[in-house]
Amino acid sequence: MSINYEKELNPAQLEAVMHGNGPALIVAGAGSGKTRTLVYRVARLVESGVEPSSILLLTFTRRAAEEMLSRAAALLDSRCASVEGGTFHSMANKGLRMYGSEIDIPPDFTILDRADSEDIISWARKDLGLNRRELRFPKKSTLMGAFSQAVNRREELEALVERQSPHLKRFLGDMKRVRTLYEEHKKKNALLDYDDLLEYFLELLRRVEWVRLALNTRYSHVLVDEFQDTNPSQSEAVMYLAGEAQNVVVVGDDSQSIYSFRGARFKNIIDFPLRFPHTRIIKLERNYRSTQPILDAANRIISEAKEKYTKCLYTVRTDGSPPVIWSAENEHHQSVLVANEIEHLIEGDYHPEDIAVLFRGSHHSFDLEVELTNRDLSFVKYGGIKFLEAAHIKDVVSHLRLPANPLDFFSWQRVLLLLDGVGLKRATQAIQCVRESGMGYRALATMPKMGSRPGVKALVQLFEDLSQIRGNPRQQVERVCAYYNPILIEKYDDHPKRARHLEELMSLAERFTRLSDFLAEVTLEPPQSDAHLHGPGGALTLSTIHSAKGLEWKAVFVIWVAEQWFPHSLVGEDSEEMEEERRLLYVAATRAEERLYFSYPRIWYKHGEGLIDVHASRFLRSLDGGAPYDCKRHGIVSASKQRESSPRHPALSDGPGIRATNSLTGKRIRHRTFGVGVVVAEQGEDKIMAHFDEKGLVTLKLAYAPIEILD
DNA sequence: GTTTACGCATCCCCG
DNA sequence: ATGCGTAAAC
Repeated sequence: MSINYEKELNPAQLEAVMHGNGPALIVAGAGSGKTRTLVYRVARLVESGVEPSSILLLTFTRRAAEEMLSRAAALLDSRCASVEGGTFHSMANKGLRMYGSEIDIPPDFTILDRADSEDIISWARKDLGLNRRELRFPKKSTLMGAFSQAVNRREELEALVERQSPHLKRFLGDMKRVRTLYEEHKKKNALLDYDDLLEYFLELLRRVEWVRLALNTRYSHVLVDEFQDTNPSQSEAVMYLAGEAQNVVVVGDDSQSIYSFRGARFKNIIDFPLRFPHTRIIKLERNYRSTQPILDAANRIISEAKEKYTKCLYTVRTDGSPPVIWSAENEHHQSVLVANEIEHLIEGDYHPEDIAVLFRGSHHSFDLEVELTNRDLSFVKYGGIKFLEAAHIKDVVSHLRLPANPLDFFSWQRVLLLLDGVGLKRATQAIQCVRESGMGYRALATMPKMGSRPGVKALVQLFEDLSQIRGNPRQQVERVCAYYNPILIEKYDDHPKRARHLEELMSLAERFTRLSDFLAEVTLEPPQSDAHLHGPGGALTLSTIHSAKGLEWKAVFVIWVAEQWFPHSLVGEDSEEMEEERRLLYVAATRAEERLYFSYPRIWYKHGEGLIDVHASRFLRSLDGGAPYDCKRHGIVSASKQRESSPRHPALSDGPGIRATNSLTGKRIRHRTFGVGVVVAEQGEDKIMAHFDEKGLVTLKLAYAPIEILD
């Protein structure tokens, strides 16, 4: 069976797929069939005789790689499944386990997640006596953020602080001391954080020629997805991996760069042709995902971006309804509007799986989650709290980490503090003792005040058993869980739920052959602790925009599109971050195939300040702003709901969905002083929200307002 | 001297 | 819901 490339791909895609050897940059707009192109290219390479295992596909998530490779396998044959695929971090992890000793990295290092790193920083902060309240020394998360950004952007801490947080300048000296302690601790305990993985991997490629050549021989073709989200080290690593042959194809879209907060540099796309002078540049501009009205809105959002690769998306799907903007009374009303419309869509020909609600921050969906639950609408939430961040998971993982890396101080601490009668002091002593004795965990049994405790005996037995277990890592996880279960029950009231998480951890471990692979994977790509609610039916998706990247749905709701929320209040005017906020909304908008809704509440209860006014996001202004508001011309419609609050159990007879019965919404009005405007929403019986070009959004009381209705 | 229990603040996006 | 600081209990 051979693939009919000409028939199944458009000319630009075909060019990208058929591109021979040498570097290529594919600038792929949202929904332009980027994944399809990569899938076909993998298939094409394999079909033309390239050994599958010598193709390297670097993606943003492991799932993305798996999905592409299984699609390629379905397209051509099972050989495609043996293509090497994964994230930069997993690549770096493998490389360092194998060759790290060349640059003095111990092969059994433990990978720190963000929380682990922050624990160490918190300890360092205390150790230096910087945690006094009146000192107002930066929090551990702020510190970690600064350290990480400095590494990712290859900047001195000094320059970074100067540039983006001058108010921290007075702490700079102490920040450096904390950082030094942090670095030393990692060295002593054989720990690598996320940044270290990339940095040391790069160092390995840079410094050790034979390793570089070995990898070049191993991987004859390199494909990189989401290139706009690579940081300088990743971009440089790509150069080394490409080697002399330079068979490297990168795919990206500068307009969808949304990870600069962790050091991504979308200009890597622009620099790529400079790094590889003979780069062939291919633009994918035809959009297959969205209808024209949605694409118009998205283009409008991004058109005000300060800097971008010029490309213009077009589609043939000229039909479809225009995006909708809802101005809701308050947060709950927003949830009601969204839930109503979701029910309406599901009663139509939409499946729950076709629908997503997207938002800026993971907690923005709490109220909606309650509303959906009340209505028995199932949903899956992505981008919330990670599996690994839950305390009970961390407890179990800490036990699992120790056999491979007994130097890991904080894992020891975590494990020991769980024991009855053991606090910070005794735990520290014990760790010291374990280190110095040279006999590992066995030293615990010999310690006075420790060895005789039943808890300690059980712990020693646990490590004894773990060292005996061969084969599937699931058995080791099971063993730890058996040990941990009494602690779990004692420690948490909601232990049944947490026990289920542990079950998940066990079945996750089953896929791996080595415990260390499992642990690395769980740290690098923590599985989502999915919130499956209510029964068998399909579930709609709730997701942060970041987690929604690369995905698509027929109907997409974006909630909390309000100033202070989106863009976030901490983002400075005219800053790089503001540009990123704009791109983020662009990413959200371009997830939609057929229907797109933006919403925000007008009032919010802020702790300490009471009710505060909330305004539509500035990014929405680029949608309905400009001279005379014309729904047809701008392809934007504003709508409202007359139902003010949701009944606890929505009556079916009431019927959900948009109803515009005797509604003023959408009608044009003339105001004596504000001029011509459009009714955006109705508040109760006697008030309306209207938008005027001069004035923006205004609330008017029908009884008094000097207005006339025009149409 | 240590551990533990309790109350209080806080929370954007993430490999 | 976790993470810290302080005060009571072992």
